[in-house]
Amino acid sequence: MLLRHVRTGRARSRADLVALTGASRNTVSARVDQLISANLLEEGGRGWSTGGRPPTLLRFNSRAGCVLAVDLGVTSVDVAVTDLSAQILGTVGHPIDIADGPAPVLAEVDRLAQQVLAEVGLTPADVCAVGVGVPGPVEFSTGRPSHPPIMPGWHDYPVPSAFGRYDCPVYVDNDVNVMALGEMGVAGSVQDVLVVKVGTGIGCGVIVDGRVYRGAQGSAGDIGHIHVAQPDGRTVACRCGQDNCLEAIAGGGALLRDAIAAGLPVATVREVVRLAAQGDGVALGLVRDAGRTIGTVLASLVNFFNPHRIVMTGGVAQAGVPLLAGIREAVYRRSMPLAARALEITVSEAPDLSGRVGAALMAIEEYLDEDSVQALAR
Amino acid sequence: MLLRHVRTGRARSRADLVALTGASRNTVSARVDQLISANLLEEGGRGWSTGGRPPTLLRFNSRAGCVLAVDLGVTSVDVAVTDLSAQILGTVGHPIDIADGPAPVLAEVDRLAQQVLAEVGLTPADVCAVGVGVPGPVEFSTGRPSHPPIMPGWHDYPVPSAFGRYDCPVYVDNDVNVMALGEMGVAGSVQDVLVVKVGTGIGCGVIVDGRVYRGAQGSAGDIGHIHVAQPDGRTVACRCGQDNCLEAIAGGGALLRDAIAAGLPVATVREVVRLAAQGDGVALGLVRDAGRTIGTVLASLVNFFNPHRIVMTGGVAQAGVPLLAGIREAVYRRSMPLAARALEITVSEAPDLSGRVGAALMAIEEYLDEDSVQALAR
DNA sequence: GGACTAATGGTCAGAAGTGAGCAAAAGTCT
DNA sequence: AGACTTTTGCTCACTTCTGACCATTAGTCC
Repeated sequence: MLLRHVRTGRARSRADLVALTGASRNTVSARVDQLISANLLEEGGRGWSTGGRPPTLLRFNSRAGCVLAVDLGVTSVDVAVTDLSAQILGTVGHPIDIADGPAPVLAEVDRLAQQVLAEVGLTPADVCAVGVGVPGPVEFSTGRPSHPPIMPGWHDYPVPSAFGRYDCPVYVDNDVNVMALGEMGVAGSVQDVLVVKVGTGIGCGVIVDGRVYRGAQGSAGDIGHIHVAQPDGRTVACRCGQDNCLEAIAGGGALLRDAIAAGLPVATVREVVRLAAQGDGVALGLVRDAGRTIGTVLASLVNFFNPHRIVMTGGVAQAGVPLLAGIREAVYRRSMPLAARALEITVSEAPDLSGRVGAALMAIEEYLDEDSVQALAR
Repeated sequence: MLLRHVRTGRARSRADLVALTGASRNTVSARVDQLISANLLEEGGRGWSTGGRPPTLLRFNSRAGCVLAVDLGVTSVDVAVTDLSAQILGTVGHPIDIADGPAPVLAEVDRLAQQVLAEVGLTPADVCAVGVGVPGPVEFSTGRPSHPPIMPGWHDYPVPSAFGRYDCPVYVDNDVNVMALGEMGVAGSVQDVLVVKVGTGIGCGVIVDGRVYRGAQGSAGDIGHIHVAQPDGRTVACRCGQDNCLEAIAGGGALLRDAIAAGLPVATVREVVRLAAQGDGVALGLVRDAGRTIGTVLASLVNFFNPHRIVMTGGVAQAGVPLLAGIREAVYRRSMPLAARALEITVSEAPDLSGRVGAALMAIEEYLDEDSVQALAR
């Protein structure tokens, strides 16, 4: 509990901790000593005086261990080793096909993990926790995917079992939830945030009060299949079987399809995004249109959810400004002024990293809440 | 804390409390004794044995005090006195015009409150807390309305000051949030619920984990002005200045307007609802259409929020089955099966009471969390 | 009736946190 | 240099909660 305050930067000294927790100086002092002797905290010199004795600064010892972060995508997987502040020490990626099923894919993950660990000079015994993001719904408590539509063969597969090599807890969650944690950053602010991932599909991580909101069946944030009316009455079929789903109109797949139809020389979404970034008029128009469509949906969600912030991430979000422009245009036009006025809409600063960082953060947070660590500090 | 478990029915004996709180028998026993001597709990005979000595049942003593519940509407106000289980002991209503401003309206409320108190044989000194629901946004911590669109003259008025006669805390909140509490019931389940009020306007109370969710600016649940595409391309102006807001198309005002346009002999929404209840074909059609329109919006919210339950309330909700039919049709057609399958959509059992019950519950919950009561139990 | 079981009460030593008080350290301000 | 302030460490009496143990009560099961 004290650890959390220091890690998130809310407290930098014992005195801060006393003020924050309301506990007595006595208790705080004792606990801090325990944490220091358990090597989870360090003293870090003196701070700036405010008229009296300057505080002894406390620092979270992020070198006290490392975690394995796995960002499993549909066509590729990224594995990273980070310290306990989610700083990436080493990382490696590899193309895969998620449809090959859990056994071969996770064997590849295992190989990559050993490779990265070796690169940064660590051994499996140094790993304190493993965090995995997968592109589909997951029963968080068991780490088993639950009827994932784009991960055939993965239903109910015990993903944690693939990390038996590491004698530590393994946490598995939906990639969008994981990314949402990554976008929150280690700052751990207690805000209500939407993290919208626009990749091939469209998903949304929902943060209520700084924590992931999952809903009744754990499917909250599934905005990719919200029905969108087309102004021209056009009907677009979605892979889910319905018509006019958001992601069928404004997702990465749709963007690529429309780009090809418009005669652009592209074969992947990434190329469309690159063209837009280079200022190609047609690509810009397509991206902006996608932004507008996404914006109409987000406008409704802003009215309903009244978030502090919306962060865009995923491959298409790398298009940046033109996408944002379309989204902002639609949101500010159609949301209630009270909710829209203070709303920040931004693009992730490192959309390609947030999966790994988020997986690491999830692992770190859960690990540090573990009873075993609590006991270590005694 | 123990009180909450007993009140919500999660614990019925000391043994239950030990299991629920994880505290030692010793501690629980002492605390329970304190609560009994503070008259907040009662022993209530023996329970059903499960092989050994049967438990001594504990009951929350709902007669330990009473609360004042005020449901302030646009055209009427209802005042009730309830016990600490939100059971209504006496109630009275009166037509008002909220636009008359706070002073005359609250004077009337004060008069009504004294009248009800006298009827049930209680005095102002017996009142432990006051709960007020108002039809507009409220800064909860101060009890002041915040730029309410349909309460001219109420902005920043300190509503609690009108209850100086009662030497107790006064809690003021948006009527939809209050109703949402009422619909949750005293059961206090930790679920994610949407309570949708369809009256003249349309609003939505959002319950996350059994508690009211308010969002960044406190305007969460403001779904009345979500933009809805009209299939025929028609444009309907809303009082908010935008076009095609949900409540401009499917709210009570819209329903009345359309009913008159269709030639029905009605002058109020209530009459349209009554006609529909009597089986009038045209009225039924209008209500069902409104349900469908509301359903399309709720379908999006179901995908996003994945609630356990949706409860419909407010004047139009009294139409019951035809409204529900329209909503269910749209929701089940357009929401993801995983989220929709387990979703319950119901109509409030007593839409006209939930405002008062909710206001009472809000007052009770906040009051029992007060430090003064905690101290009383010492 | 007798064995067993579950719920409760009471006692007591020990662990943990609280609050107050005192002292020392290391700055700022005059 | 001396007064003052803030941070930290340490002690000590006091309170609260815990866990263990034993006893009592009031049921069920055989």
